[in-house]
Amino acid sequence: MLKISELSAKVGLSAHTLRFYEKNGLVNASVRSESGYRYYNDADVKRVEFVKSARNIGFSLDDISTLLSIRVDKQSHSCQEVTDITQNKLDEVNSKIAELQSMQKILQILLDSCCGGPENAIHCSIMEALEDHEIQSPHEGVS
Amino acid sequence: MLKISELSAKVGLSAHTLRFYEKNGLVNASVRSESGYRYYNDADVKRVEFVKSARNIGFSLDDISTLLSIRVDKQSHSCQEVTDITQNKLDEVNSKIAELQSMQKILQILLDSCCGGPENAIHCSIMEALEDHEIQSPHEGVS
DNA sequence: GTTGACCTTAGACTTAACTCTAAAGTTTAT
DNA sequence: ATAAACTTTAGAGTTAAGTCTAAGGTCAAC
Repeated sequence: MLKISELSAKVGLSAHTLRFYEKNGLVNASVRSESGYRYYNDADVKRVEFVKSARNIGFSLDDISTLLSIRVDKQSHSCQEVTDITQNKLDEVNSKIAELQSMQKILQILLDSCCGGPENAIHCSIMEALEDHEIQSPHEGVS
Repeated sequence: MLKISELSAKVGLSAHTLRFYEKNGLVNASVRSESGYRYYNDADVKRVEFVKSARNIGFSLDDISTLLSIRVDKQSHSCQEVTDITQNKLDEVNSKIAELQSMQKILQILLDSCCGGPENAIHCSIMEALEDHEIQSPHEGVS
């Protein structure tokens, strides 16, 4: 059984974060000492590691809550529920990538167009591009 | 001279946002009526449009403050100052893209590995991947 | 038997860029 | 002259995922 700082060292999440996860219903210590200290058993550690893996992929804590509830009763849940969550996350990631790529493209064009030297900025083509109405908002409706 | 709601309609930013920008030193109405109403002249409108263009590319309000201060005295600033800001933004965008692409890759692998059907999740390969320690955190030190 | 390291809680703070509210004053249209 | 529509301000709320603090209790070592 691990105390919170031991678990923290083992999984690489701060004790604060572990308590925060508990407050949000993700992981709790299955044992408390008389004085209230948290003690984590092997199953608790596995659960924390599951949360950490899911965080590393980019799942939100909300997603992870759902994944955890599937995890504790896999019998009653389908693969489709799991792929739905995963697909939604992938869609979100893809649209963020698209948005960033459109910024990337414009930034690169701006950089290519400007001398970038010690000349004063009176004829700076980046400033000109920002002043003229050349720049449209990338896909506003995507969230 | 435009009132705030007219400017709002013209540039597509809410009156709230325009006041917020003013509070943060980005744009203010160069004229106030006796009763305190904001009135924006052509130069103000241009400035707001500049801010909007810069926002659309993804510059932070902090970056935009700097760009605006260059804009009002281009004589005293160099193209290099402008390209530095732009290059920093591009670097940031590129590293976010890289991070998202590494998530994307893993999510795609997970989706490809799972049947996604109505079967129960006892042998779900996505759940298994999250339970085993297959998933590493993407570049933690990149910010 | 006391120092120092650890643990507890509730709750405030952080970031960025808004977004909204309340309470009051102003302008416009009829 | 009055109702509707607009404006003002200060300040609170939003989001996500922590991060930190204060004030106190506990445990291990010497």
